[in-house]
Amino acid sequence: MSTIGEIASRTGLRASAIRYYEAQGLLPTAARQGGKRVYDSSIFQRIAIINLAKAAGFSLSEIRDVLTKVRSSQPRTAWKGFAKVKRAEIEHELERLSLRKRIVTALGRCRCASLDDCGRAFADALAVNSFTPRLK
Amino acid sequence: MSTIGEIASRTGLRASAIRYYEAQGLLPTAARQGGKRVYDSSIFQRIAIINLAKAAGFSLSEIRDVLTKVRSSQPRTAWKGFAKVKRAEIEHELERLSLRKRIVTALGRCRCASLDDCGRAFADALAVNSFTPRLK
DNA sequence: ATGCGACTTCAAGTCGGCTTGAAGTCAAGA
DNA sequence: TCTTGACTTCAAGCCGACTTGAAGTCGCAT
Repeated sequence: MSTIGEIASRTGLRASAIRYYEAQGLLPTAARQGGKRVYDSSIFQRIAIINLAKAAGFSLSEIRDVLTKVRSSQPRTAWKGFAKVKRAEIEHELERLSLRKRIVTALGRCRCASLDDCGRAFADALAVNSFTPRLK
Repeated sequence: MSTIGEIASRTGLRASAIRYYEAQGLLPTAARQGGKRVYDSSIFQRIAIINLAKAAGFSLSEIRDVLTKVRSSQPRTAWKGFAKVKRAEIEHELERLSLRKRIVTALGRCRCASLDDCGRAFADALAVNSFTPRLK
């Protein structure tokens, strides 16, 4: 049975973040002793899952959904579905990132004499290669 | 000489965005006629540059810096420096993204019977492979 | 009994890149 | 003349993931 401060220092999360996760429904409502949260060791697994999902790029609300579904069906089935969606998102981001890279490389090779020349040159580039202006 | 509305419809930017860019110092203070902004065609080059830099992943304040430096030194030199920094950032993001991908793939292969098992399994994974918990 | 440190709640602040809304101005057309 | 529509300014709102601050509570050691 440990306090929020101990959980914080052991997990690297800030106490405020732990409270926030609880408020968001990512962590179960903690038991209280004298008004203060007390935790048993199972909290570490729950936090580990959250950290892992965050590291995988899930938003907090997605993590809440994942947690709910993983509990109500078989973990393997639920994870599979979420992973598929996330993988697609990641592929998409990889494409955007490689576009960014190409543009940066092109800019690094700029030989324009003035900024306005750049504007003209890349106005054409944007039109021709359909460098989508709004990346997101 | 065109109004902000025309510039907006020709560039795809919203009028509010154009005003915002001006307020942020990305676009020069527009000339006024009867209190209203009027633009000549040079605005298109400037907007093209901004869109390009955005597509390259520069933030608005970075773009402001770029614009300043590109004007004060030779464009090629200035761009080169900024591009180098950005390329490094992109490489970094690519690494983070590929880490996310590996984690998602691992999650998709989860064979745990319960969520708590996942917690234990990945608590180990996090410790061993140093899947950095805070991705950013 | 009082001071301390760790906790509590709740509201508000942060960052970026805009958008939205309210209230007002301006020139042109019916 | 009066309305319309496009513009103006300024303040505030939005999203996500927290953090920060104020004010209060708890139990322990001095």
